[in-house]
Amino acid sequence: MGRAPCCDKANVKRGPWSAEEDSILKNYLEQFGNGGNWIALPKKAGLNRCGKSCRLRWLNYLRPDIKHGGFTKEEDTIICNLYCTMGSRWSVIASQLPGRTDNDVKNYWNTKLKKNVLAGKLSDNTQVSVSTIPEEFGNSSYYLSADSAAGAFLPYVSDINCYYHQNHPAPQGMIFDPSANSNYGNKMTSTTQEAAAASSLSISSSSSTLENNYDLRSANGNVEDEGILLDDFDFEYSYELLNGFDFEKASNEVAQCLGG
DNA sequence: AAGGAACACAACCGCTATCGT
DNA sequence: GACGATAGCGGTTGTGTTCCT
Repeated sequence: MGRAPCCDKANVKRGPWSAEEDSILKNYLEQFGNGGNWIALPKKAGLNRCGKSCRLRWLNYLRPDIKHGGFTKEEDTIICNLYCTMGSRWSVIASQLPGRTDNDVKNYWNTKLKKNVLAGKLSDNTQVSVSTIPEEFGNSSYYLSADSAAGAFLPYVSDINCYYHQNHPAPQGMIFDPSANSNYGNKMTSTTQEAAAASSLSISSSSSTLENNYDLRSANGNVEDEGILLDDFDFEYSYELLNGFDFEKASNEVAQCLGG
């Protein structure tokens, strides 16, 4: 037996919210809060809407601290950086942008920012180049390399993927394996055995001269995360590795790189 | 001016995580 | 620990608006 639906979809209103519905929901939430139960809220508030829909409407539109539209260059930079760092973790990215929602950031990326990036233009004064992955890596994905003398932060992007340039200091708790035979960070290593072990990867001792580094690649050369094989260079940090990541520092770094 | 294409953003869907029992 | 209910998340779709021919 499947899970019971959160509401009777046939009997609740769907589609765009009216000003009246917005007003009812806003007034109710400002007066009573959601009571820890969105599912029960519409009935209490007198709305013929699904609880999920109410929650989304409040979080993405009605909340008083929401900013709409008009993303700044600083925000662009942060989004690009974090997206390159962790992929489409929209809620995490949005949490670094006061007043922005995950939905906002996601829409903004998908409709504007992504196109700018792929067109080789991150901002008015920052050019990026798009090239194919070096043949040695054997796929047709793309990477972006910021053409910056500062070279402080070089995101690798294959639509949703990212690698740090090996010459760039990796996020806290991460280093690059200098034995990597490329200019690009094709190996991400952890400074702690625990972190590597926690990622459930096939761990082999690093051939680098650095101690306590563990290659996060599996035996077949593919990068894996949490035991899930990721195609080609698809890569995500494990949660354990992300825990030590300093978002603010990284944002500042990419801002520096982009000439900000 | 009309119609189609492109764009922007709101909303929905389905899945996983989390929490309480 | 198992199970069900709910919250939260990310991908996708729907719809209104603007732009272009």
